[in-house]
Amino acid sequence: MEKLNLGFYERKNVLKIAKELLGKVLTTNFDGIKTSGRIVETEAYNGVIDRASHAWAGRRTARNEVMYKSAGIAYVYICYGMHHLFNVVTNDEEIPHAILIRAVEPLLGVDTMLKRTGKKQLDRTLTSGPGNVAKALGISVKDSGLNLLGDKIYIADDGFKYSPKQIAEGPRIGVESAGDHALLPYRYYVRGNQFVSGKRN
DNA sequence: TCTATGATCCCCT
DNA sequence: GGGGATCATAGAT
Repeated sequence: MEKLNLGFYERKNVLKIAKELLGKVLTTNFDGIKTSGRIVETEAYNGVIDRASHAWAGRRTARNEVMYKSAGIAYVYICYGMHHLFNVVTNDEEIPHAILIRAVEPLLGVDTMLKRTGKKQLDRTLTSGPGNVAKALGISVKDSGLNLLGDKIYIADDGFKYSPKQIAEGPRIGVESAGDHALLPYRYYVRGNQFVSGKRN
């Protein structure tokens, strides 16, 4: 199990990184309790030219400031007033690229995840959809800005790989108001995986 | 199985 | 004042 290094996140092509994150293991380590899941769905947000991004046209607020920081840190924000969404910041400082982790397949600490989400048993809803991922892994806005090379939140490669055939791409979810940018195939997911959000894989 | 709706907060107009 | 990178639930089909 090898933590992804800074070089992985610093690359310029956010689409490529988003695709490569599929199959990697996202782990959180809060209060000595580890929970982790294999990433099965991501979405890329391509900086100031991406109308669906918070940083579109160079928008800069207290909320999205973290996107402009250097690569390899967490960007967490609250959506619809109640859901915490976890993103990975990529590219150089001042280039606000980010990748939203939309779904993982639970690995370690399922008991803890069930406790955090108030669910009774493991089913696809535990870590399907970005709000559920953050909740199950215990990630919240107070973790925004955390370094992913540290020990609290990190992404690692355990040698597992999806074959190219298993990986699909399509339009992002929930960004219909982004005009023609809503149609860009910036969403990547594992074909047929039950934890992938949306009606059909 | 599908669609409508409420919860509830930050940011832009 | 309105809308969103959402989710769970209720009620209709």
